[in-house]
Amino acid sequence: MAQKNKLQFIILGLLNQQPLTGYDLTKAFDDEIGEFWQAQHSQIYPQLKRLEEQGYVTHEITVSGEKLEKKLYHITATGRQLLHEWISVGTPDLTATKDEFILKLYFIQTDRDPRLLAMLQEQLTLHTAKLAHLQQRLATVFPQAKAAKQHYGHYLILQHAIGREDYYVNWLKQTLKALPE
Amino acid sequence: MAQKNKLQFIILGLLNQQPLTGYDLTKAFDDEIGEFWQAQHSQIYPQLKRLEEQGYVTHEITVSGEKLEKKLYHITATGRQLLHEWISVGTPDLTATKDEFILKLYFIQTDRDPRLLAMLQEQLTLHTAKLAHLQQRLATVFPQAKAAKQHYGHYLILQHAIGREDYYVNWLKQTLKALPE
DNA sequence: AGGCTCATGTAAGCGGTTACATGATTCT
DNA sequence: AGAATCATGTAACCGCTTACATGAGCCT
Repeated sequence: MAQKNKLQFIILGLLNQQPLTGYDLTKAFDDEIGEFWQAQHSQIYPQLKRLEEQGYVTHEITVSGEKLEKKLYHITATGRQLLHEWISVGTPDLTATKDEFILKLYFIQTDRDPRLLAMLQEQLTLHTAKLAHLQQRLATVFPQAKAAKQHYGHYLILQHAIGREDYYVNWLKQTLKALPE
Repeated sequence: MAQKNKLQFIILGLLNQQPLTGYDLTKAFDDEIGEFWQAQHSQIYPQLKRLEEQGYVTHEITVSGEKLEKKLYHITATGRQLLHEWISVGTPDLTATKDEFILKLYFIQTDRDPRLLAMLQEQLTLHTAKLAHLQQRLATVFPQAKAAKQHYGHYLILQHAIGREDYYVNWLKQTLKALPE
């Protein structure tokens, strides 16, 4: 069902590692976590406010330079508890992957459709690039296999994403090969 | 970016096969197409209205029984053109798969986390069931391989989804096996 | 001085879900 | 007669994106 506000848990999860400002959180969504979840600052700041009202986070004000005030957010004990519960409860809803290319494919009637070749080739290019990007990420984030032990979940999902893209690329190649002449 | 109203194209795609009522379309999202896209009637009826205002569909009223009026929608020539264009233009945005389980995994620090085993096992159960369901679908929708030629896209995406789930299941099994003791 | 980054907010709009609301037809 | 299904709509709300808005600090 619905989207049930996963953003709040991501914020708690990030604050659980270290105190951060709204700006820091926004950057985290551009870099690291942006690989599999997106959020803009216009969504993050109000969410932080709500989390604070509910007692899951607090903030302290730090001043940079002359008068620039930064709100450094900390997770509270109840926040930590909420995060732990979210991870612990079951995750029974498999989110349907809303892949626009797959959607378009559904409306292709025959293997002789003149659009099919270009569509498959475009996706092959895109997914090949994505695969390379993910492999690059794995190499930079976990340069030696040992490091994976400290951020095991992150390692697992990167490795999972690589496997997924690898399958996608192979499926595209195979489908292209099976096309008539 | 964004969601750019894919629903309108799905409706056009379905109406391109045969005239349907809003109710029929709603059912299509419960059955067949529901495998990879969802929509409720509260979204479909207003969308049909908009599509008609824009000239992409028309409707004729048919009466069932004494006085129950059904609006049977037909795609127009310009609607067919819009659909064709949507399929023909590129699909360069790879939608990030927002898998809640994967998200939770990100916050697992070590391979000794006591929650990891149950989480992986739950997903294995769910994805094994999904895989079986998809294989069942393929067998019922395309009982003989010949039929695939008439609905090639549908055949391809079912077969693709099966491969994807198969990978997911294997990844889970492998990850479970690699867990300490 | 100018431009980029840091830093925090609000507003409008869209796509989607859930709930509210009504009535006819068909099947048991 | 009652229940399930057929059939069509509206309203409220939520999550998210895009755009609007403001100002400080840092680097060249």
